[in-house]
Amino acid sequence: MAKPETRAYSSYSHDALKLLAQMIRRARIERKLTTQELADRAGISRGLVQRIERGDPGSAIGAVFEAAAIIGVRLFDADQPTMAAHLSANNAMLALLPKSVRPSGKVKDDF
Amino acid sequence: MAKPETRAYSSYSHDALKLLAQMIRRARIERKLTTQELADRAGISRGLVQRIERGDPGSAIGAVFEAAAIIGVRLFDADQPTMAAHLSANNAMLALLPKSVRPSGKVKDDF
DNA sequence: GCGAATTGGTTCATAAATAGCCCATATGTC
DNA sequence: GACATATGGGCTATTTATGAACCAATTCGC
Repeated sequence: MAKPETRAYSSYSHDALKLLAQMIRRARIERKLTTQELADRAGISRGLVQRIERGDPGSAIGAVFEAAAIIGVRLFDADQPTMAAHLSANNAMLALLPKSVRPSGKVKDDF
Repeated sequence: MAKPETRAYSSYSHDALKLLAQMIRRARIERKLTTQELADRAGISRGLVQRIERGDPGSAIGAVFEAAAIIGVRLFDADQPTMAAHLSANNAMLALLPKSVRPSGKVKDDF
């Protein structure tokens, strides 16, 4: 994942990843935690913390989210009850949606 | 990363991951995209799309964010200019913060 | 300024994720 | 109902991330 042109990322996802990385780094420093301490609390290595704070797209999302949660970075600008509500809402919505998608003749999507 | 007890995830990061996965799945279905089509657009395999929509913590965060961006799922409830602003703000903030964290005697953080 | 410690950047061995198949089932369309 | 296809799951080979140890350099506390 070191090669720049191996995989193309949209600018949005790239910026989002970079932003999350910076938020994590900033929150860690503000909390006066060393990279090693954050690594220990997250159950990962210090090197991975550095890659996460650099915005490495190849980092496991579980490790990133865990590190973010530990230092108090909110992923969805929402607290836990709010997220739980969204989870339920999405579950209900998914139950109503068709179980499989069929391209009915012409392409309907666009953007 | 498949074993359930191998790594402990906080409930917040777990819920956040699950929520993002559901949002992606829901958005894909609403856009009438098959898992294969989303995989092609994101430059990943169909199997990875399935793991992403299941909330697999081991998925590469770049792949997850890219898939999310393609189907229009906003990671931070913000559009690109807003994210760019946050990026700049965080950059400025990071410049002001100390470059390295030193545990001055006792642990200052708490939660 | 000195010293201690954090950080960043390597390298390497190992473990894990990923891709690409396969199959069986469920689902939607006609 | 029959057909076509999307989905879910398993499997293996390959690519990759991860962890760990090292280094040099920066940075902060004193």
